[in-house]
Amino acid sequence: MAKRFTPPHPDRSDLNQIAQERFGYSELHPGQYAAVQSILDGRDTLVIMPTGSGKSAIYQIAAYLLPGSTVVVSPLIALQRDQVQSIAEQDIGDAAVVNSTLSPAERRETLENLEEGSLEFLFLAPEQFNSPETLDRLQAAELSLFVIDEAHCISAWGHDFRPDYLRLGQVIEALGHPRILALTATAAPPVRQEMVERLGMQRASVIVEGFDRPNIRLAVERFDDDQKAEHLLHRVMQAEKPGIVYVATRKGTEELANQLQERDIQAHFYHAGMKASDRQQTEAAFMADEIEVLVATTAFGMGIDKPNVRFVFHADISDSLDSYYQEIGRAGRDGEAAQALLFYHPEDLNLRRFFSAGGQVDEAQVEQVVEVLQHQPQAIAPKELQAQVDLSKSKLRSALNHLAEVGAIEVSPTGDVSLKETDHLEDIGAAVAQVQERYKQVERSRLEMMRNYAEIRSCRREYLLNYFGENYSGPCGYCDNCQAGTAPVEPEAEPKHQPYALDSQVVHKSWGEGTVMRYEAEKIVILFDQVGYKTLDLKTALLRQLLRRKDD
DNA sequence: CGTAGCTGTTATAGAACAGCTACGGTGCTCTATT
Repeated sequence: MAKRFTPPHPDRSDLNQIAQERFGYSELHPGQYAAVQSILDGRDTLVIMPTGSGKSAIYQIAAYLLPGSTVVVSPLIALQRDQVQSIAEQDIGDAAVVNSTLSPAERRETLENLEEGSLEFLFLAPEQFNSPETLDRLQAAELSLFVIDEAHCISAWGHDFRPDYLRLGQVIEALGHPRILALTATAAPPVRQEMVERLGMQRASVIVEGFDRPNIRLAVERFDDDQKAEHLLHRVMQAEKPGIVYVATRKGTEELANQLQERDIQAHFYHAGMKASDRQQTEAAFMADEIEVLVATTAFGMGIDKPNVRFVFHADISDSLDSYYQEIGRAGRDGEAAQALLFYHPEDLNLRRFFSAGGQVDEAQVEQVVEVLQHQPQAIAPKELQAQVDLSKSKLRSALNHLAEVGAIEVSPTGDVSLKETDHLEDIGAAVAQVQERYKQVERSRLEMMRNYAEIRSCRREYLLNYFGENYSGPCGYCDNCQAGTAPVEPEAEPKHQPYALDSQVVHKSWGEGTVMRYEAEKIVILFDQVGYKTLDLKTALLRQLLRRKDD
């Protein structure tokens, strides 16, 4: 595509003009403007902005102004299609996808077009970089911008579900480090840090738009017996529709949808075990207001931007506040009142604990992998490796992830693995066990933060926003605790002296290094590298000299 | 960690129960058949 002449440093009115005339967008808001500007300044950029606030406009405008093509990593084939279609509706260059739905001929043609420079945008999933041929083609193309959409997938999925997300940094280096633009709607500070590190962002600029969604009413109902199901049904029937109910299991979604249908509610279930065509149909029906209540697992929601969702209920607790906020953020996009209600039964935490421990491998399994790798003359693809070990695909994946984490193996950008030169092979099993234990601890502590949210008596909005690094003090007056009067009317006095600065590094006697996340009343919350989030009583910590500043 | 579902026991007919096992969430891709 021929580039229009643009001044090397377009100012705000230049960019607005381009956005309006070229893209048909209304004026850019400050976050969008700052993000485009940051990319044009040559900085790797991480943007955290609510869905529906025009994240696509950022990469589209930047791509238009930069010479060369843009690669967009997107987690779902359905999202890739949507984005290509939305670009096709504007006149801003050709866009195409590369994924498993293409025939070899179509695939070759698309990559050739990119190489010749006739393609402005290429959309693909991270797994595509496993193909050496694809990577070669991309290396031959002139790429100026590398976009990671839904970038929170790096930390949410990279560790045990889609490990190719963890290798994107190497892919970017192999491509000569085009400018990086990572986009997501939700990311707490530690997740942001992980994205910056894993992607290898240079001179990273992090642009965060406000997290607060004041029209969403936050509330929790707690059940210590088996009354939960009945109350949930009752609440769903009463609630203004349409709405979403998140349920932990597939079977659970089907049961609840049936019960609602028996009560004359237009309800339907949604989960990843359904046929693709049924999933599409159900989603379309919900979007078209033909379904009043969608009962879904976490499979539902990414890329969904439906304005009039009036409630998001959680029949079971989420695995983290990151997931929870992502999910309730699908309510009230139109700015009208909406409810986020969590049905909290402490025993539900167990299922989440089980999931977050996922993919555990024992020392013998790790040693088996190392053994096979020792006899390989050169780097080997995980698929070939699997034929030689007695491990399931997911176990092998975990083993390789952990081995990479402890630095025992070398992983190429296309995912081939080889053993690094090392003289203490016999300790690897134990080292992996340690990494695994650490990861489990951190995941557990994220769940603990979720549990705290469910159990606090103070302002829930304050707790949630603080978790995401926003400086907000309640009462918000609009959550269940504020309205019930259990939250103090005056903002809870933060301790007068904060002996350790927010965001600074500290060292704990037994938990090692960590970052000070916040102060609440007489307590200090620290995110430890090894064991995750911990809340300490400040007086005790000082009295027993449990903490010291890292630099002291 | 908890639950659903199966098997076997008991004891001679049908049912009740203990004990064991498998399963529980997110998606890409590739391959072998229709």
